[in-house]
Amino acid sequence: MTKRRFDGLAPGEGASPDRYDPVRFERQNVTVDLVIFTVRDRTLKLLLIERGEPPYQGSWALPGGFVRKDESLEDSARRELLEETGVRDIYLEQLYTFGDPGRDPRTRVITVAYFAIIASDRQVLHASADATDARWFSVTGLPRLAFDHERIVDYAIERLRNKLEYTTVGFQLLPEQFTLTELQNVYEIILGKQLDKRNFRKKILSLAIIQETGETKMDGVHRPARLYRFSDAKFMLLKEKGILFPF
Amino acid sequence: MTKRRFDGLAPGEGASPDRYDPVRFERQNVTVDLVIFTVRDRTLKLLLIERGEPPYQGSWALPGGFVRKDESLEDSARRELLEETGVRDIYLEQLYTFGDPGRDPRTRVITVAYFAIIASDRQVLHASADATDARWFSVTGLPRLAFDHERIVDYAIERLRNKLEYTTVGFQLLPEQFTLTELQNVYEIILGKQLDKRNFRKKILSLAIIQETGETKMDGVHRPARLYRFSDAKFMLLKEKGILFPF
DNA sequence: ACAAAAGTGTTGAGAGTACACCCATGC
DNA sequence: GCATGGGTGTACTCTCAACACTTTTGT
Repeated sequence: MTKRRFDGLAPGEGASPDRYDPVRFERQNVTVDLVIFTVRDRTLKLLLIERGEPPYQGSWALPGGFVRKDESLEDSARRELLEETGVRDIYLEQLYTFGDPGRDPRTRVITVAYFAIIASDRQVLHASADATDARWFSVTGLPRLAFDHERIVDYAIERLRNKLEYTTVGFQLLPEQFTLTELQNVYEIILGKQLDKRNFRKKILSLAIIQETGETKMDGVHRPARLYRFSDAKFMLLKEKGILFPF
Repeated sequence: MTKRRFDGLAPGEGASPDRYDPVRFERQNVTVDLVIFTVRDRTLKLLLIERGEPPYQGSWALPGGFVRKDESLEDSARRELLEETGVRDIYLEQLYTFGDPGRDPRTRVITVAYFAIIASDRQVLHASADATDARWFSVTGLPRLAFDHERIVDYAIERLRNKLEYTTVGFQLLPEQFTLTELQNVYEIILGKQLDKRNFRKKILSLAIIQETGETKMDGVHRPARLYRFSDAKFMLLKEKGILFPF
């Protein structure tokens, strides 16, 4: 039976930080990786960057980077997000932590994955601010990804789909004002199936989470659509009645 | 605009592991912490250990320990579980990663929290195999906990409650053979409310996930109860119809 | 007047909820 | 025979699911 130990520190660390056993308790490389979603051209897209160096040189990978010494994990993710996209104050959520030895061929790297959502009107992606290329890819047409990033992406998409059903994450993909058809499109795109217009509207309106703005959206040639916005918070859990499970 | 970087490595690390910038990219202390649940005496309990050293000396804390160099996060959690409880092959799931600087007063420690479930007939806790004391506490009567462990526990309980509704995690708390009343008790204990016996049985049986063993459990004095076991896997997601949301 | 998207109600089916009594056993 | 937990069915309500036509606008 091994001796029980829980310090939150390597042995001896509390007293003198340099005396930890470098073999068994070597500190770890910790990164954050981001799966950044948006909707454009009626498809769900996510942001990838092209790797400039080996390994996986020339492959596409999730944006991310090292967790710095004195920032929280979420701060770290928000910093990376800002660096990659120039966007702040958007929905961000921790996804899962991937730490298999061997997921990076060079050395052991533990990565805390986050997923983020950028509203369709805020994709101000400064096309390639430096050497590496950054692009939006449709989730249905992703290239081969570096490391275990495919697994991370799969997990993120699954989580997004699930959360659509009992939260208002879906709304994060839309501008502040939106039409019910636009909202329905977001749901259809992410769930990958058609929804009934009447049932969808009935359900959303029954939840009393949006309100009319009084304005309409003239797309030019057709009947103008009413614009709505959220009643309360930007993100909420829908207790009690789920949201769109049945669809 | 900061230069974009995603190596999965500290700068220079690939070529020569010692040249990374120790200030911005210092490697991190990474631990796993475990919230280990069981049900006994008609209450939901979890395992805590008493800390022998500062900080929080004498306080209770979640079992856990350092992630070793060449083990995966889950392996790390399973190893700790085995060391603390002597139990293997039980349900274990990654919960969330907590990494606020300052959550450990000594130095920065990132912890990947897991939650585990031990069936009520397997609590072979070798009472204190070493100096530190380990005990089961009812979740309604927890002592003050070390570090941010209260937050971790709260999160674990919330997750357990949620998962009860759309998975068969609840079944993990029971022995291989169990009565419907025992199953219902598990649900009532975790959800913290009474359930209707007829409705509960109707629902569970309609899911066709358990089968009669043909045996009965004689508790001595009353009518013997039929024993059941799972039909298929030990753990499953209940797609389509949720499971017990309505209760 | 016509093309195209916006907007609107009803009905049937199925699941959830509430509710009360008889059964089998040990003492 | 009695105390105790095991075991069973029905009726009401409400949400989900399917389904088609009218309205408003620009051209």
